[in-house]
Amino acid sequence: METAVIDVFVSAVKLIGLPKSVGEIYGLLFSSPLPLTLDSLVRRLSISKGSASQGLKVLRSVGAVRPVYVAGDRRDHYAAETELKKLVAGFIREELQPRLDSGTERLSHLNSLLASSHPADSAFLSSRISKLAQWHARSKSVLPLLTGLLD
Amino acid sequence: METAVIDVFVSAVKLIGLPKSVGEIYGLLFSSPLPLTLDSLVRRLSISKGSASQGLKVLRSVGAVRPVYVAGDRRDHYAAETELKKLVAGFIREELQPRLDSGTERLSHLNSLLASSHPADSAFLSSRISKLAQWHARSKSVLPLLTGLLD
DNA sequence: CAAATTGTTCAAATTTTCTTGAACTCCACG
DNA sequence: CGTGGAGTTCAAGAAAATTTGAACAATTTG
Repeated sequence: METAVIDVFVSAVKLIGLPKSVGEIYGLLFSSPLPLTLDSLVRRLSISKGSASQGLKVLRSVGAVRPVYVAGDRRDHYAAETELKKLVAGFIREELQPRLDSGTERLSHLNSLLASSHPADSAFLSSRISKLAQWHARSKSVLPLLTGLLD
Repeated sequence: METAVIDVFVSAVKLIGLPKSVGEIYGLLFSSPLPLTLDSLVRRLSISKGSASQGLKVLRSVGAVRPVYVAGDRRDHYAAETELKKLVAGFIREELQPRLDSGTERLSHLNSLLASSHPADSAFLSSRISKLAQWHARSKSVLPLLTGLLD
């Protein structure tokens, strides 16, 4: 059962370009009624402490996982965040937006290169760069709308 | 210049989980005023014929590339499709929808496993599977809306 | 129809990405 | 302070994905 759920998340995270271990960790937390510590993840998934640590880091950064305080235990306990809207928003914020932002710089770099290109292709290239800029602007405005469509 | 444009597309396709060569091919076609043949791609990008063939296959399947007839030449010529809406729609249709569809089967499999699970965890697992089903339904309805937001 | 040209396929090689594990940092506790 | 537990980091190894290239199929041409 648990394994089948984990499998679902492994496929899902691979789809969005994150490592398998991230899917395993999230899948196990999602299947677990109680918050789990790093070392239960290590034991129950048979992954290394390093993987678990790095996987949790990613999951924390996108807000897919929430630290839970447990009295009398020094270790961090984690629970899966299950609000789809939060997950998507976090993924967009941490993984997608940064790329769009670096795209802005790239576009201005392209425009500067345009100045020093053969006049022959210049008109065509210029039109293609406008097209790129248009795509970029559209993406920037649409991405944030996405979270609104959920939940 | 061309190289810089190609670079943009290489990053973009890697983001959506397609191989670099697909980005190179699309980037070159996008930068080219004339449609290109498979062997010009091979020569200009220094990639193998196999890569070019497979890359074009993917690009054709998502509709990112359009065959162009050229009189007196037996070879296929390809031009980049530059309508963002078409590209996104094609990607969703070919790469994303199939996954959501297989998700439907997976969910019913999970429900069948639920029957044979320990009654103790049953209530919790059942709620989590409902959550998954809810996500699934939401995704199915939202994905197609996406293309509407573009163009 | 034989030869040449175009494109595809797929196993092996390469490259890229992920995982591991050992060394390290940081605290809490005695 | 010094010891031990918890978590992080990162270089090296393992695994996965991509690319290559050679064999093949299909089609056109002389």
